[in-house]
Parts: sequence; C-alpha cells; structure tokens
Amino acid sequence: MTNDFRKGADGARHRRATLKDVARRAEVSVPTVSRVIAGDYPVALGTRRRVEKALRELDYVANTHARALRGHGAKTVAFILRDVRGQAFAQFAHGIEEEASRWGRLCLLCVSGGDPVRELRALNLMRQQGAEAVIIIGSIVDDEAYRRQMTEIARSLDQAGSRLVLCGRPPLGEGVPVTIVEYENEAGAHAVTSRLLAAGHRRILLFGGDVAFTTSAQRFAGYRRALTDYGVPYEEDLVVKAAFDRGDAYLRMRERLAAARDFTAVFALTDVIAAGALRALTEAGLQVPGDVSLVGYDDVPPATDLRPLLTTVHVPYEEMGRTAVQLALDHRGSGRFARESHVLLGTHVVFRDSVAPPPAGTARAPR
Amino acid sequence: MTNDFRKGADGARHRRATLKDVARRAEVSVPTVSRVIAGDYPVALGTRRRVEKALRELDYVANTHARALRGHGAKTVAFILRDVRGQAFAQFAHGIEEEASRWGRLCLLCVSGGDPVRELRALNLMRQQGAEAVIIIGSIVDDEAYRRQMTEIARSLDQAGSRLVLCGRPPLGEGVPVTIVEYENEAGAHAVTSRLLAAGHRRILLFGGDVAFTTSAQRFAGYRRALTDYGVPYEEDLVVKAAFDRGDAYLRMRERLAAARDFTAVFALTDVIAAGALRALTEAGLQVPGDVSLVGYDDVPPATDLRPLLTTVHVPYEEMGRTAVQLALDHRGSGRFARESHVLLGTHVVFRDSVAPPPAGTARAPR
DNA sequence: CTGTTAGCGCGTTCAG
DNA sequence: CTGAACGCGCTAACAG
Repeated sequence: MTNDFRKGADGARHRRATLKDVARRAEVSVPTVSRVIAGDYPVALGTRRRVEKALRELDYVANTHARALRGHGAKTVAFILRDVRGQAFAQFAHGIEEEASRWGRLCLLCVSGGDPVRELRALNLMRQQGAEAVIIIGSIVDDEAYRRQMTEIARSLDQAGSRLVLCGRPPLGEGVPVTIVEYENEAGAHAVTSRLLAAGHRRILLFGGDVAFTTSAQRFAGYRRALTDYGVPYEEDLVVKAAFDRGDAYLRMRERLAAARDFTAVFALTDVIAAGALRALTEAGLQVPGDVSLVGYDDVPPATDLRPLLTTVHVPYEEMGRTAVQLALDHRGSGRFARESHVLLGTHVVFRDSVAPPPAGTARAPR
Repeated sequence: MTNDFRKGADGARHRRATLKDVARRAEVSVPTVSRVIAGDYPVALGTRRRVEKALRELDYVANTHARALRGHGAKTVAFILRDVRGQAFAQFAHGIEEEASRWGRLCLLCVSGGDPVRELRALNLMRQQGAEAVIIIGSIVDDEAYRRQMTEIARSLDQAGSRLVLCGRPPLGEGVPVTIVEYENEAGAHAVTSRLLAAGHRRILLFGGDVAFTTSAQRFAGYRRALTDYGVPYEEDLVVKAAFDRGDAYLRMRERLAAARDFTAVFALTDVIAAGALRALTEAGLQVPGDVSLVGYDDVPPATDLRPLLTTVHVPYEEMGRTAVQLALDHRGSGRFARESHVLLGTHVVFRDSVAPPPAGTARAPR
C-alpha cells in the first residue's frame, strides 16, 4: 500500500483520484465503488458508507473521457459561429446554451471569424470530440465547393451517430443527413420593403451586405420582389455594399451621400449596419425619418438604442438556437420534433419610429 | 473482410471507424496506423501509402476521449459567465475564444445566469471534463460561503492539474491556487466621477447595480472616494439600485424622476443601464447633457449608439479574456506570464458628448 | 521498419 | 452482495 502512495507522490505531482484509489482506501474492489456511484445496484450499507467516505476524502471526480470511451459519455452540443460579439449570434448562442443545459449537455463553442478554413478545422475538432450535435449558423457563399464539403461532413457526422444542423443556411439537397433551421428571411425583407413602398417611397437604397452570401441574397430577393409588386423598377445604383459592422457602414454611407442624395429611404441589411448608416445620415444634416426613412433587420439591441427607434424585422434568433438543439437531440427520439429535419421559423416587422412618408416633391424623384 | 462489413451493419447502424478498422483494411497492425497518423516515426513508404488510403476510405477520425485517456488529450479551456448576450461578456468570450484557438484549445462554454447553484454545477462538469483551465467572470456576492466553496474548488482543480482563473473577482487569500485577472475598477469609477465633479456637478446620482456584488461595490467605492476628494458630502438619497438591463434601468429612473429631480448628473454603473436611464431622462423632457450629464461604464456598443455619444470608462474585456487563457496555459511554462498569478489591467475614461457643466443655478442645489 | 504486449479509467459481464 | 476478468480506442514500451 505504501508503495502506491509513493507512486502517487513521485510521478506527476498532480493526479486526480481514480476509482482504484478510492477502492483501495475503502478496502473494496473497483466495481463496488462504481456501483455505489451509479446507485442502481444493491450494496451493503456498511460498505457503501466506507466507500462514500473515501469518495469524499479523496475528492473523487469521474473521468469523462474514460466514461465516454465506455459509451456513457459526455454528451456535448457543439456550435460554430462567426463572432460571439454580434448581438444576433449572441442571442442564438444563448438559445443553444439554455436548451443544451436543459438536456444536461455541455456546450462546445468555436468561432470561425467567417473563414471557411477555420470553420472546417472547427468541424473536425468537433467530430473528434464526438459531439452529439454540431450546429452551424451564419451566412456563407453557397458555391459548389461548399456544398460538396458540407455534404461530405454531414455524411461523416451522421455515420458517427452525430447530427449536423445548419441554421440560416439553405438545405444541401435530397438525401443528405442534415437538419435545417431557417427563418422567413426573404419574406421579412419583402415585408419591410413593402412597408416603405406603402409609405410612398420609390427610391429605396438597399444598403450593406454582399449578395454573394446567402443571407444577403435572400434579403435582396425580398427587396426586389416587393419592388416588383409595386411596379417600381429595380435600379442597380440603389444597391450599396458594406461590411457587417458599424464602422464600414458609416463610411460607405458617407461616400454614397457625397456622390448623390437620390433616395428617400434606406433598407439596411442589418440593425448594426443601420446604426452606422444613421450616424452618417445625421452627420450629413439629414433628418430621420423626416428627410429619409430607415429600416433595419434582426431586431437586436442597437435597434432600441438608436434615435429614432428603428423599424426593423424581428428574427427569432434565440428560438432558432433552442430549436436547433431540440431537433438534433430529439432526432430519433419521440419528442415534438422527432424525425423532423427542416423547420422554418417566422419573422415579422416591428414598427417603430424610423419610417415616414417621403418629403413632399421627392416621391417621384428624377430617374 | 465481408464479415466485418456485416458486423458494421447489424450492430449499431452508426459507428465511427477506429484504428482497428483501418488496420484491418490496410492489412497492418494497429500501432502502425497510429504511427502513420502521428508521423513522428519511420514507416515504410508502401505501408504508409496503404494506411493513408484506408484512412481516407474509412473517413477515420481519432477519438478524442481515448486519446485523452492516454494522456495526449483534448485540451480544453472552459469558461463560465452570466449571459452571453451582454456585450461585455461577449467581448470577454471573444478574447478567450481567440486565444484558446491560438493555443489549439477547444472552448467549453457554460452560462450561469448569475445563479451560484448553476455556477457550481457547471464547475463540476468542467472538472469531470478535465479542462485544462476553468475561467469564471462576473460579479458575485463575496461572502464567507462563496470564499469557502471557491477555495475548495480551486484546490481540487489544482490537484487535478487544472487551473482556476477568476476574472473581475477579488482574490481568495494567500496560498489558494488561483489566478486572478482584474481591471482597475475602482480607479475607473473614481476617474469618471472626478470628471463630473470637475465639470461642476455636486449632486451626482449613482445609478444601477447592487452594492452586494463585488463589481458594483468597487465602482461605488470609486464614486465615494472621488466625492471625498472634492469635499462633497455623500448622500444616500443619491444612490439608486437597478438591475443590469435596459428595461429595469428605464423604470427605476422614471420612478426616481417622478420622486425628485434633485441631481444634475448621473453615473450609470453600466453602459446598458445608461441606455435605459437616457431613455427615461429624454422622455421626461430633460436634455442630456444640457440639463443633466450622464456617464456609463464598460465602453461597449450601446455607448456609441446612443445620442449623445456616451462618455464612459473603457474596460479591456477582450484583453482580459486573452490574458486569462495565457495565464492559465502558461502557468508552469516559460512564457510571458509564467509563474504569475495576479494581473491588473488598466481602465481609462473615454470622453464623448454626454457631459457638460450643470445648468446655471443648479451647481449648488438645495440640500 | 513492424508487430506484440500492456495499460490509461471506467462500466459491464460473469462467477462466486 | 462482492470480486475477477474483459474491453472501449489509443499510444508507449519492448521485442523482433
């Protein structure tokens, strides 16, 4: 017995207690300790007491890895997003975290920074980890290479008993074992744009984003469809790209304003972009919504901090996160979402104070 | 070989390929495959080719858990915070994520919702997981029970070869194996309050938070010290509690305004609280900073979305996250922070547009 | 260069 | 009720 103590002392200075240590101390066999812990098997009272005492004294904590190896393991929900600092992502992450912890799962988080390479690396790590579900959210460039890679990953994950969930990304095609959680993105864009048109606006700037990305593309499509509905011709000059942050949005809007003030309303692809745009608009001496109306998308905190309060499209990010986890875990269970693999959540316009009719005389602006 | 295929098909429908499977397919032994993967050991070219082929065909992914068991494993950095949706926390999380991924570590995230019980549960899970570092951020009630529990956990974690890092929380006392990352919290509060006093304000409302919590207590202390420096008596009536969210802050400020408008400046304990306060102030017809000046704390996005732009205290949240990871991982290494276990980061006031001298005649308000 | 043997910590047989 | 033996997937030691 003494040698064992030495063994503990000379090798690694730190070592966490194992079942063996506890067994030795309680003078029982390893399986007995295991049974005491599991509690699902009869153990003599005296023995149990001794074991429990040893457990406490040695501050025993089970080794998740060994457990996982044995099959009882460490269920985790992994997710990848572009940047935790974005409010939309944060809400999404919150939904995931909440739901995962309701299911007793741990959360594994990776940030991709929007880089496909980092995303792939993260995906691989998660596969190694044996995560029960791997959830990805965020816009991408939906090209051939992407679909091929993702399909492969979905298959591989599926084969390993895990589930890939794509949020806010289009499906990969029939037969690919993937779960999709979407929201009515195009419809939301159509709805806000219509709101602007209904107020009398005819020259609406589509501001921010990049049509190469799926999310932007869908919002763009909603914008065009609304235009068509109202018989307003689409004009390329009214589409201005900008990165997804305040700073770039501010600069781009300033440039556009310097070039020409030929619009009466702005549809910012994101609330954050709207924040940047608003700043540029205000600095240029324009009143919102007096001179120009402004709408955003996402309905996240910047929307209620801005003056005027921003009219925007509400996206149920938190619910998306919760749904993603439910779908993945319930996948072959019997719950509400069992066997379902495609969910579409609703969006709706939140009317606030940033929209008004165009100023007199500008409703029919020069072509 | 055919039996093996069957074997895969009849048992669990899904099973990830193991080294054994690969070895069988490549007609080599298991360790050989292992060596090909590790790449740190000579393997005949032909053999290597065959193994690599099998690896690819079977879509092999190493099992992290088995690896961890063997000692090579799955280094993870775990962290616990109150709520990902808070911008300060999000920035912190970003710093952690970034640094962890630089070190090739995976991130384990738990949200406590501010509940000590959930925090403890999360801590335990992370201990089981064998996380290399466990980082906690956020205010707590620093009582006897808390210190005892935390000390115990720190010891236990240390014994298991892991490291506990406390961010924005006070040390636990001498000899406790814990790493502390703090910022100049009291000093920041002292600095903004001084700024207000220097502008001529004498009746400054301390708004939001709860002195029971460490973070609030320190900011409160800075406020009082500044008052003392300027010889301005402290008045209990000028301290108003509010929860850490816009909504509650708004309501509390409205109540306070209805009761008495006996202050010329507000020190909001948080930028988010400032956002709520600003709304109430504005709605009450008060000009900021014309009628009342307003400052916040944290320097997170709400600060630059509000009008006027908020004067606030910059807290290096992202850097704290990075530092926490570095300290934990470098702990017994040779890097910049080796053997260091207490770091204090600086804060500074960011001057923007929400402070002005008090309106004439109010500088010396009625007692 | 390669295969055999052993063991990480745990849970599950199967005998007593 | 309890212990001995086995194996999860992997790597490190030791043979050849």
